[in-house]
Amino acid sequence: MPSSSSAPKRVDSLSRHERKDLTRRNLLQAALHLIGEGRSFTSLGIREIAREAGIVPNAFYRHFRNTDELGLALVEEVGITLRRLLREARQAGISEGDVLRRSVQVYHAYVKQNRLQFMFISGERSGGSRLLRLAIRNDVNHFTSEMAQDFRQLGVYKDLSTAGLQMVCGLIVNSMLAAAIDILDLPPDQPLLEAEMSENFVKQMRVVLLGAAAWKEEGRRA
Amino acid sequence: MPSSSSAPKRVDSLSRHERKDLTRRNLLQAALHLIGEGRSFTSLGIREIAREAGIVPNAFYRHFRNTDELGLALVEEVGITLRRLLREARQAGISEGDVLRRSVQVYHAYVKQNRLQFMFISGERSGGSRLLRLAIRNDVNHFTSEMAQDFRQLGVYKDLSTAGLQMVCGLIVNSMLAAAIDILDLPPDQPLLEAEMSENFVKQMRVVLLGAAAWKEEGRRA
DNA sequence: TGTACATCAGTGAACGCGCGTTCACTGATGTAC
DNA sequence: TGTACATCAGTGAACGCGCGTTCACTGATGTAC
Repeated sequence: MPSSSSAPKRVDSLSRHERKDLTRRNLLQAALHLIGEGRSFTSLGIREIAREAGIVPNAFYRHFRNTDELGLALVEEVGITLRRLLREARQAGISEGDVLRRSVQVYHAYVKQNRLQFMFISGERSGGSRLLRLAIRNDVNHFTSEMAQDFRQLGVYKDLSTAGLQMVCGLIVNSMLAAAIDILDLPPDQPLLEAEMSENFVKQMRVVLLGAAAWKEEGRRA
Repeated sequence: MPSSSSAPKRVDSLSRHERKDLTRRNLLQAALHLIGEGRSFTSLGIREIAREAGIVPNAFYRHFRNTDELGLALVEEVGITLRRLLREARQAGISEGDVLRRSVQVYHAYVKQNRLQFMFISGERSGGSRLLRLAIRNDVNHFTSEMAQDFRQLGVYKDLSTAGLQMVCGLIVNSMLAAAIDILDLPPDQPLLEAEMSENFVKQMRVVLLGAAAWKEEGRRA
């Protein structure tokens, strides 16, 4: 029920550009949806994705040259998601109490909330096309660097060099991605297993952070 | 030049069983070879593998019901490789000096030496079929447990509980696999980059081990 | 040891199917006058 | 504002191709007597 004459977006009175963009987003969504059904992105075909998006196969070419190009668009989306994650973690971090545990909770929730995107990067980070692999690695590296900057700004681990912080954050990010795979492969609605996994992850992060604190001495020795 | 009448294996006077086994090994090799050419295992087809192995497509069925079954056979091979790795690392560990650095060197050499197997597990650990993924995770878990046992027998980290050791080893194994991906994606014959990567990995492991040592106090606190 | 038969790894041909890609098209939306 | 033309997202049909799988087969190897 369109109430005013200002034409809210709900009606299909969209411009050609807007319509095209909508279809494009449908294609991206379709690919993610198929990934959610257990398919690996690498094995998806143009016809399959187009079918899922509700368009005729060759219309795919109006948006992407091939599936790899669509994959790169997905990677870009993931990049945005990761940046948002850091922002949220930062906000969660400013309050008092057990910062680490709270950060892990934020992360855990984030993975579940963006399930398909994480399934996508988990699968393609070391899987299919080299192009995608490198693009994902790039995103992950950016994420690592931003995390290192955050650490720096928080003023923790003041004795670590920038390279040292980067190294430690690399360790953390690797563990985060490994944890994501575990979370994603868990049968749904198993809160006990999930909590156990989370707890284990917290412990691992604790070990890393303790190690980073102890590292100072190593740094001096070198 | 067969010297004695004891018929050395080189001639093609093999039993039917031996011949079949040889073809089977050829199929496994063929799959690995295709992986080495940048293909992901998930995307390999029966015809493709059979062609590479030099047999007619349908002869594939004499050995495996489908590609997943062949994949499981590959996972089994990988399991053996990993067990051998631990044995070698153990032997390298008994001598004096920087045990960690030496272990990393052994690992690094091992990854390069068993390149295709590591490419296979890297790609499928979080990629394609759920069946394979779980089989690989199983192998990796075994590896982690064995490593924890080794730590126990070495008498290091005496204050850690079994679960704690397992947790720390999980962290280590995750990092090892992440490092393997990096090593494998490196352009060949870049010794400088390779050494840098190795060095970074050593540092990360140092952080973990320092953290594990510091963890004792945490354990008491809990 | 010799013979007759069973086994079975690998062959060759055929099938139906979904794939990626091309082509000429349609008709609604956008633009220029 | 109205008209005439251009643009272009999506259509429908067609193509050649490699795929997985089936079938009846061949002929060397293995086995029983």
